[in-house]
Amino acid sequence: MEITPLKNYIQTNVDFSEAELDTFCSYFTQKTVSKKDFLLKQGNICRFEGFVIKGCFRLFSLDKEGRENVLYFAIKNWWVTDIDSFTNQKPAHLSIQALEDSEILLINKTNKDRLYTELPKVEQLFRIMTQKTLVSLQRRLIRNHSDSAQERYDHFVTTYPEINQKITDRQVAAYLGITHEFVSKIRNKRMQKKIE
Amino acid sequence: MEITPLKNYIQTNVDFSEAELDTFCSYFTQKTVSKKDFLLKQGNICRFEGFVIKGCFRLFSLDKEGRENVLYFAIKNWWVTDIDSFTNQKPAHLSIQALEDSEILLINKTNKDRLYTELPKVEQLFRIMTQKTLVSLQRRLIRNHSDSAQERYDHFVTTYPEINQKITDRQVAAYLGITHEFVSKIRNKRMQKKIE
DNA sequence: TCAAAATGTTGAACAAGTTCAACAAAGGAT
DNA sequence: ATCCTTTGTTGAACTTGTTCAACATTTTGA
Repeated sequence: MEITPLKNYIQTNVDFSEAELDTFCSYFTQKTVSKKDFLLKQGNICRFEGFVIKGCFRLFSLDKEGRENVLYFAIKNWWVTDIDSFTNQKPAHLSIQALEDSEILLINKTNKDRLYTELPKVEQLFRIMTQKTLVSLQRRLIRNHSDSAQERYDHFVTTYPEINQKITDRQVAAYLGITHEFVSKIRNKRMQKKIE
Repeated sequence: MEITPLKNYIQTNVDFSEAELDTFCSYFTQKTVSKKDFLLKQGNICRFEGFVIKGCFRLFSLDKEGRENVLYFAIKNWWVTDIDSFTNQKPAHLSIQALEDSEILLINKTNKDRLYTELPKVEQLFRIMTQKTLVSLQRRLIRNHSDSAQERYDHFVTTYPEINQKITDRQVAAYLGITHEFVSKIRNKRMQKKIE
């Protein structure tokens, strides 16, 4: 099992001893997920929290018109779960699908609860992680209001070049909340050339 | 000092003894904030985390065109802070302003750090709080992509009637990411009548 | 390897929401 | 009470992004 990336990730957030790191990692199991396979489908209960080792996932939800809205993409060193579904063991709003052949470390609810009681510092780790995620989501929400589609596309591409290179324009569009046709028009800056 | 609302709030989230509740609350101080006064201005360092007792605040940021984007409104039982600025003691992205004469309980960084070490359960409390906030923000982001301005307005008004009644249409517009003129047109459903 | 499916491109017509301006109404401060 | 500022309303012209359709290109699966 590839635990090194997980250990490295934890160390960037909290101060764990080598023994604590081992305890932490011992509760995870590695899983291989093929391209297009689902880790979770909207409506099912999310039984895991996952740390991506390799590959790429998308977390999305279907709206009433049947359109897929992407919450985020996860490559190596990102976490994936439907927090609400996982912590309260109720039906998920989100679906999680592999966009490439991927490797992921998973922990189930029982083991995560054990971790919280056995290793109190784990509370701190997940509090800090969740805070960071919240801050970036707050900024993304505000950017969605203040920036044009063009600006949001440019921001995505420059902020996440590694992700951009793994996914299709249709997926970027579903993340930005615009149509894939418009992404195409943004990319080939024909619209700007017309103005010139 | 009015600590009852804070105690009640904590009990809905974690299992604290009466003694723990008292310890927790002892680190807070009450402050009266007049309408239009700022608790925090963008660029300054956020020195507090606050629990609203009475009144109403808005948390917003100015974009490059000078427009105010509202992240959220906070009435009684809501928390207000710029998390990133508070936890890392760096300049804030957000401004926090009272929209009414308000009462708020504040805790500073030193005391919050003391709380984390003296009362380990506080880690759990804030992890759970942050998780809940994250889940609702994730859903709001997706709604912003899938719903029309009309639908988002209706959702806001029915979800937060108490807030809606305290604020102006201009503030709602800044929260929804649309112009106040368009909110006016949505409210007086003239646009729909034209279609009929 | 070949057919089928998914992806990307482009244009024209359209819809949703913005901008600007002008005015009415309501609230605050003195 | 009164002036001044803020808020809400409405219309017309405009901009941004959507929809639909047609086609080219790439990828995938058997």
